[in-house]
Amino acid sequence: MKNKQLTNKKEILTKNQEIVLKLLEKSNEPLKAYSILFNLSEQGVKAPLQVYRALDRLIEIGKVHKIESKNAFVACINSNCTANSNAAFTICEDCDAVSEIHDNKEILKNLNYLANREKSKLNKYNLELYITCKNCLK
Amino acid sequence: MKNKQLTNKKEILTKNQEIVLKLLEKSNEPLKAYSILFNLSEQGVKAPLQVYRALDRLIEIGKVHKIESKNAFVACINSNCTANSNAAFTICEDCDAVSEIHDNKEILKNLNYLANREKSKLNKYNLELYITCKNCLK
DNA sequence: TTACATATGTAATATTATAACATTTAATTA
DNA sequence: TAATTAAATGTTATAATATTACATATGTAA
Repeated sequence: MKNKQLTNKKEILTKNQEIVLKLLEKSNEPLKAYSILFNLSEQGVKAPLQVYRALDRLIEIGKVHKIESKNAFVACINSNCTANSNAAFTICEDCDAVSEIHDNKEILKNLNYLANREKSKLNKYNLELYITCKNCLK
Repeated sequence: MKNKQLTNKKEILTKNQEIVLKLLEKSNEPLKAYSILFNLSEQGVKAPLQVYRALDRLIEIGKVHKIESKNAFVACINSNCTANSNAAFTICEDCDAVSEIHDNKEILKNLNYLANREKSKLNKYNLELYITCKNCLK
């Protein structure tokens, strides 16, 4: 019972959560909160809080990540991302393109090792790789 | 000649840079920009810009790191940190303690591998490990 | 000295995010 | 079903973080 409710909580999105997520999913770049706000003003999203509340929830359930160094948000591309999940991104310093790294088992192993070495427990991580991307290297 | 100047630029700090760095060095936790501002008001630092400009420069030369997820700043503990250097931290989710990871050759190797795999070049990285620390685990 | 780059000071303002509280909607259960 | 509670929403105001723009000063090189 408790479990069922929890599952629902994760899967059933409210109206605001739904439209914020849809917008992020169709965007090909990270969006800032106020840019989301302006984009969605015609759909009834009128105040920052509506956006921030939706984002908080979406991040909590693992559907969205925040790119901390940019104060911007992206939809998670990893369908099996778990709640409060780990996030790893590359960010091109030239063209600003951001992509999520999905094959990060090796990273996780290393980071767990680092945490364990200090006798602490790794809960989650945020990794931002500033790169020059393939296209910009040419 | 060019080199010498560059070296000087890295080593000779201006008054504001100096006092901001001193403050960060004696703090045992990351400080926020406005907290630095209030702390230094008696030393003639009166406007946010003075703090932000000093921080920018200190970050540029590798003396300070920004904890992106906290909008807070710490002095680099790694004496041989190079300009625009890589940063890796653990952040305890219970007690907020932050420490810099310094032995991160292994991480760097992995991250370089990830970047190279996409045919892109790694310039720097920001890694924030959210942990429960040794003390808080008890 | 003149010219130039770098650093500073200051005021104003832009951007990002949250607090507080009233209202509505949804879920639970008596 | 109606009553009760929890969760989500709407709205206003404001806090916290960061930058623009411009005037002035200081240091460095020609």
